[in-house]
Amino acid sequence: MAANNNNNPHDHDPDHQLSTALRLLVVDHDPANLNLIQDLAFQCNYRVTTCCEGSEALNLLREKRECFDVVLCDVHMPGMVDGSPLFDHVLQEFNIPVVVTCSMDDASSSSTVMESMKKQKGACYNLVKPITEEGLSNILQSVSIEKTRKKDYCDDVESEETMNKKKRRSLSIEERDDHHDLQHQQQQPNTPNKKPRFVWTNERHQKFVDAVFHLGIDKAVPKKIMELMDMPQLTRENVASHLQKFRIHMKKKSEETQQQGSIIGNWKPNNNVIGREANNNTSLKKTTNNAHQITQTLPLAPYCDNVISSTADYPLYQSQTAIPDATFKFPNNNNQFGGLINNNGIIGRLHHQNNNNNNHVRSIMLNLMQQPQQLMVQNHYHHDPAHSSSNMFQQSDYYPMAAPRYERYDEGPFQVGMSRGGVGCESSPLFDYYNTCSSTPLGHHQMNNSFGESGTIAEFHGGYNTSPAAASSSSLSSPAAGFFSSRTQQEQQLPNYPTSLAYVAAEALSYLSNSATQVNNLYNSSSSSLFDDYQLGQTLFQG
DNA sequence: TGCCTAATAT
DNA sequence: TATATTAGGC
Repeated sequence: MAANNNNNPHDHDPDHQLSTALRLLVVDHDPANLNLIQDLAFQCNYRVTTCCEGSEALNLLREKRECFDVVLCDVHMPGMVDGSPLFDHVLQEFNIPVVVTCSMDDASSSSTVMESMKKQKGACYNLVKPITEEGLSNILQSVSIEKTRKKDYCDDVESEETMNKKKRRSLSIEERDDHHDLQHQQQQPNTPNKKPRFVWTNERHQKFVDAVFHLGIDKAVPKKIMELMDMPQLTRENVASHLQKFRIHMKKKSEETQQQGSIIGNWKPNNNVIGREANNNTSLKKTTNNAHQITQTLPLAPYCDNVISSTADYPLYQSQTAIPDATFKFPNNNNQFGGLINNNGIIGRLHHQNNNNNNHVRSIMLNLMQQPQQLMVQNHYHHDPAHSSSNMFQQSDYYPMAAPRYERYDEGPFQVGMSRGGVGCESSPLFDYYNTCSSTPLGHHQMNNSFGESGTIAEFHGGYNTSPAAASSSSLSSPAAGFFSSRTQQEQQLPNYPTSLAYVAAEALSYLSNSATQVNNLYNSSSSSLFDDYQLGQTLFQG
């Protein structure tokens, strides 16, 4: 409920238009904050409307946009049910300056605001807490100056446009279509009842992508996507439009990949490891759109040129059929099993079909192990103790899964893994080994790369799930499976951190290649129908 | 008729 | 550039 003070925007005020005092809409959950800002603003002679919910603020703006000159809200203030920040919504939907407050020690929030300032068309100001009268006054003065400047400019443009319009009308009044004109009018900004433009936030886009892959690229059509996304405000037209853009993007990406040649080469472990200097051109850029990286070839250093990256962690893995076959095929090799290998799903499904056939599962696993080019790199690590029955990880060593999955390669923790099927802590054949390993903490095997950098093998899963259900539940704690190498926070602060990902990847490949051979040998020499977990662990880590 | 999608408009 | 709308066709 909006609390208006003195200057209720709903009231008709004859002096309203004449007044030069800025009209603030202040949004904060915390009544104490609201009071504080309100007091300060009054002292500076600003007019204030307060409200404590983001959605309410948006509604208010939609109804009474012309009653406000500036919106002031906290950086973390959510705007919609999807949790995306209010200030982002306001900037995208309304042509109104936004002052975003954030606390002094919250550097990441501050940079978020900076990012938005760059991205958005609207003016965005950053006000650091604690808010003082001086700080508020200074920033609002900037807003005021900018507003005046803009108004002058708009007046100029408007008068010019009016002239042109009159000119056009007088020239060809018959040619003009009334319907078109009406339509044009309806699309003017700030027209009451105008439907807000649908903004494809990252979260919405992720939902879209999930739905598309759930259906399969070829079978994904707007209506079905819309149904899967299950968002009340979403129309089929919204989806159709986005799908169109998405397809164009996908096509472009696949053409680029084709130009780069086959991503399945003859990778040889530790072949041709070259110096860091040669890696300067490595482009490990953060991308903002994850949808199209599904089968991306990373332009890495020559020794590591067959890395396939995946951004997918399959939020739909509750159902094994949720993961489309297409995702798992090598782009340049028709129908060959492989491709993206974050394949809890595919193993789960195969397993599901053959769950009494251990040999079948084992053969898939061995097949994967013998293909070291199927390395996957993914950077976000999700350790959720609630979903892990083992204590294999120490949470302090890892970042929480705070970074969105599309923020890749140059920030956040990363993992390098080779998938060997749907695996998890609980079902790993190596689990027993870890449990008895006293000299090396569980899941923390140190290794150095060729440049003396220390990395940590977070876990080594050689196992497979014992049931499709395990594939889904364990993937919460182990989305990629296989072999992980993770870096600590300190390590990430090393110079050239982004490129060191490539080194870790190369190391991991080398390691895995050897491991695969050993596992193979072990299997061939074993009379047991299953791997001897303990023995395998010893072979790999003590050998 | 409903829906898809390329083209076009905003 | 991103999103909305239109229009032709299945």
